[in-house]
Amino acid sequence: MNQHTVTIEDVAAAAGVSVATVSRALRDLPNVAPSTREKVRAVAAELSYVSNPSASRLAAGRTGTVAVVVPVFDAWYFSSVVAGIEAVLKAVNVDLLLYAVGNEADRVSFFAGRGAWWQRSDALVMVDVALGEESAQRLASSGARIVTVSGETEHFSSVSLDEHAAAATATQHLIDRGHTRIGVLTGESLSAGFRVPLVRLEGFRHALRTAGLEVDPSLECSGNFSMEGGAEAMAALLDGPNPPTAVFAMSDEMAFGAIAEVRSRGLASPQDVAIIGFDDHQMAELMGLSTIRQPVETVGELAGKAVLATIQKTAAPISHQIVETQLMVRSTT
Amino acid sequence: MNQHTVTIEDVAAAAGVSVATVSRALRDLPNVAPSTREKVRAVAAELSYVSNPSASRLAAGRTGTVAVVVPVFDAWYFSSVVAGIEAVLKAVNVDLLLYAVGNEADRVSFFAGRGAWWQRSDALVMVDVALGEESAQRLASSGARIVTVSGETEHFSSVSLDEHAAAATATQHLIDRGHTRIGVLTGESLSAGFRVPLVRLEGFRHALRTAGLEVDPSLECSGNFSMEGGAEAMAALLDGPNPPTAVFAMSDEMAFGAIAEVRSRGLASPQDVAIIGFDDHQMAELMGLSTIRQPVETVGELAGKAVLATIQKTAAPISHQIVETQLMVRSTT
DNA sequence: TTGAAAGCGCTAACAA
DNA sequence: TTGTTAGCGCTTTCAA
Repeated sequence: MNQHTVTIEDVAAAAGVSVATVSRALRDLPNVAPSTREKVRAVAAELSYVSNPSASRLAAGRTGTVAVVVPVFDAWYFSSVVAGIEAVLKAVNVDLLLYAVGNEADRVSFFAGRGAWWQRSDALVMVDVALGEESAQRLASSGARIVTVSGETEHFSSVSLDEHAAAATATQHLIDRGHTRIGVLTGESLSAGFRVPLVRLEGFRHALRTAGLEVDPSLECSGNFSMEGGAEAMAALLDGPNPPTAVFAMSDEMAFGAIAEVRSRGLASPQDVAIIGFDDHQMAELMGLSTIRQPVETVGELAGKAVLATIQKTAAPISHQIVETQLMVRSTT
Repeated sequence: MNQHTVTIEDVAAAAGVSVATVSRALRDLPNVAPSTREKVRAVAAELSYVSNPSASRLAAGRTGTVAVVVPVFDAWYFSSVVAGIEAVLKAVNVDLLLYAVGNEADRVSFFAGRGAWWQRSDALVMVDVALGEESAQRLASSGARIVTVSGETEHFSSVSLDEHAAAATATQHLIDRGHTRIGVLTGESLSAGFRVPLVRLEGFRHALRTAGLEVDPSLECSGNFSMEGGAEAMAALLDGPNPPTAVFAMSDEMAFGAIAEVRSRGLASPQDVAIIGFDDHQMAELMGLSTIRQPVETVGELAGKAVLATIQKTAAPISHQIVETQLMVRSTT
């Protein structure tokens, strides 16, 4: 990618104007005579001029780029959210830098110092990545522009859902179906320190207590948010001394694993074990899985708009948006 | 993200050396006295110095960034490949810019001029995005560094699989099971002009002919590479005058849709209709779907390494890597 | 081994 | 409305 590159000076010379005028004309800034703007545009097109982003970033102090950090990328939820963000960024020609911080080492090095995205992007969207209070404070006071998805802090705008209520709704649905021994497939967070699984667990327990049911720790089993983990956790629950008649899986993928495990034992849902998931994964409908729908594309879209607000306005107010979830009753309950 | 930023000059001053020395010391270049290097490192750490990427890019003419373009990323295959690429780039601290060119307009504007990634990245990975011969030639001669996944050209390194053979293998498997009326769920490419679906179709037909079976266009139906499309295409086939007893779906997601359609009619696989997919999607095993496994993470990894080669070496030779596919026989056949 | 200095290509005062 | 010019922060010859 070398070749002789045509610069703003070449355009200026060819158009018979100064580089400043070329810069203004091409960026649609005011105070350029229409005829001049036209001529500059024509010459630029003729020469296939493309402004050098590194130079303009250095001079302007802006990158026109947003960084997005996720725990992993090859999971339905995350790639969907990123897709939503990308769509809104593309519309305003902002680039998207992607970082995955799957393990603790990645996470630490990503946030070390001012953060790996520092100066490479104007702002950061953190999707389901934990941000401790101290770090949040430090970043906020160092002027970082951040939007968090599912991880509200007082320092930055956020997009999230009412995890507690959603988990309670799922659990209540099982209770409404007459179940009294209800298990839960939990998971350590994909991102250390991330609280969502805990909040969902609290919502689950809360619903049980509210219904006068006992909270039995032996009915809580980690499925690690994966299909395999869900199958194993389901197996553990079914092999227990007093197996549940219904199970709430904190993710659809775990629920899929659970369904597979149930079927492999010649049992059926909901007859032998009712199952409800969380997400409304692309395949949930096909599997007939009852679940809590969360509008992933909307989450991405709102996060994208929020992050644009942080870089476009001066001092955009911090906003905390809550998206609605919806109980989807299908055939597994 | 303003605040006063510490620059290389601050470090130089504090360490009592020149900026050139700081630059060398921090980038591990030779010809720096060990003691000097140590001191510079210490001072830089003390000051929390981070070099400004825009400035270094401008000066060095390299971006340390790779762009990846996919048709969409909220699809299992693409997010998996991107994850594979990301992993190898992260290991060498190269940033990843992500672009989706889902529709023709995006595609055109992305490739207009020297391409949107021009000067924002050192090289580009194109995953399942069509690149016409003329464009390829133009880009190659303009010095673009590109790696294609599933879209071999003579101009750039590529990673792909033998689509023709893989499709034939899937079809042959159905033939081996004794089927003689075999349908296929095809799809327009997600990326206009992309030939993979056509090549798979040819492989399918080739297998039929080789087995002495007739090629019946009425048994070829587009499912658009989506679950819904797969279900609809399957319905169309089953409602035809002479329905197939087996079906090859060009993607697992279409196969899932087909399975759902079959089940919804009270039919079963493989008894009433055998189904084989293509991908070995995360959920294929759970669904008991026979399929052609393609090693997505490996594809991403190879593509990542290939693209690094294009920017690290001077004149890395063009390589065309073929990854192996594998027939996974499960319960739908 | 180290430093001086000339850019890299652009933006944004400020002047005209 | 347009031009002049001083940087933006770094890399990289070339000299010392």
